[in-house]
Amino acid sequence: MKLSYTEENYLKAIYTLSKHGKEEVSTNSIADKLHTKASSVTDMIKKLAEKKMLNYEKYKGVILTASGRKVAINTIRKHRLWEVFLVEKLNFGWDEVHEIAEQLEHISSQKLVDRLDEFLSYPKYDPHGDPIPGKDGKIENRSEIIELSNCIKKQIVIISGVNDTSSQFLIYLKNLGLTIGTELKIIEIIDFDKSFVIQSGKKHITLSNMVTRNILVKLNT
Amino acid sequence: MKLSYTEENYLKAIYTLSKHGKEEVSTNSIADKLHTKASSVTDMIKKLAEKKMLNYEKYKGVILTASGRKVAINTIRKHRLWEVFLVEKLNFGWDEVHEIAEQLEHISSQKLVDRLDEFLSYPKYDPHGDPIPGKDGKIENRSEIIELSNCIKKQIVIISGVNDTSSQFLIYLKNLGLTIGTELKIIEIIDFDKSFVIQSGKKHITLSNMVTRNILVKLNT
DNA sequence: ATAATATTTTAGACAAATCTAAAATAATTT
DNA sequence: AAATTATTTTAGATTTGTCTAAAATATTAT
Repeated sequence: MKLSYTEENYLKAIYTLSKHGKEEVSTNSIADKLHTKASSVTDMIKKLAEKKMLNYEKYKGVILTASGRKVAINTIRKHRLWEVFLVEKLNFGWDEVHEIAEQLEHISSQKLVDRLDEFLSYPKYDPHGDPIPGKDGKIENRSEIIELSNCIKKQIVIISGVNDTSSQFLIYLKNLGLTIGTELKIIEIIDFDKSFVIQSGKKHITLSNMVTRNILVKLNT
Repeated sequence: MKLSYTEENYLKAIYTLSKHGKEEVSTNSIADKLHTKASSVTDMIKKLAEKKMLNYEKYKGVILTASGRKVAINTIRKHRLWEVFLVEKLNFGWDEVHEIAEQLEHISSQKLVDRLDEFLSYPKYDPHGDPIPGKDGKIENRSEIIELSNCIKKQIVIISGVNDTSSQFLIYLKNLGLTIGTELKIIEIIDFDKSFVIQSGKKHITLSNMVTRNILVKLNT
């Protein structure tokens, strides 16, 4: 079923308000989120209920159907993939991409999304650290802690752990001045070998992919 | 002035119908182009006239103002840049990109367009061989004959001439089996040195940038 | 449990973009 | 130049998404 730009925005808003589309959402909260009026929301809700995108009972709020959730997740997927594109390929700051992605997320072409995903090497997180839903609609539970290798250019993170606990590895890190609690900024990711150039304090350090896969970080939000 | 998706489409249609926005365009021709009705066109025309995008005299057709031309050209610029992106970066066929570009051309962000242009290395032609207007709005007169070096991946062209007429160069071409009338397909463009891998018959041939700048081709449309 | 307050829905209106059918104007033919 | 034909405009209706103001329902406080 083809939905309008506006309908997609409503579904996305309801999805995020219901913290994974499973609980009921009030009319007013949707109105606030979308900067519109409750009466407008009621009208739109009725339309979306007719299209079987959500279940609606008067005065009781709404809850997404499986179809509604699918549309919402796909819209979020597109939004986040485009954000990665803007930051990684067009060198936008992660603070500038939201508005543009709000527009790009409504471009309708499944093939375009798939090709974009491939072009970006199937990123798992957007520039804000939010997980990108897969083609199958599965969305990772946002875990606070992720591997440095899953981060992208320009993110600022704090080292929170390691996968490899061998002293060899830990001494290596210590010699670089990298310990738990250290704040890092990802300056560059070399396509060729997935090595990272990170900034810690004033120093720039290059880390191989083997190293970044063994450093756990939390996003600085 | 911010215009709607639809208004932009009208201006673009009028621009192309008037073969560079200088001559008058009839209501019916616009209706045909946009697959809509003449009465709808009249309504929209009045609106665009109020916004000073075109001059309108009842029963006499319309002609774009400078502002109207600017909007039209910018929309075309965006359309063609996105087409290059889709073909060059996402490996779409040049026959699949039009519909998607019709949507992408309405994304409004000057910065996005400029960055995209840069990311694509300021292409001069879209995958169909149409010239891409510059940031300044200047658009090249479509010349049938262009240099091979200005072509992009996947284009199929016919050799139509050379810039360097030295026998040294011509013998080199002849030994490769490349003569006037030969049909080529551009298989790959090496970013590093702008050399081309082209296909002629069953053979793949690599041509340096110096060579491609001296081969003139016409697009196979 | 009733009153006061907050939330949600309805009713009616509006702007954008479209349509059909009819009227007005222009162009062409004889 | 009058009649026929083609084009363009107007008038009025429709759909989408929005709004305000008033009515209906739900929640909270006393």
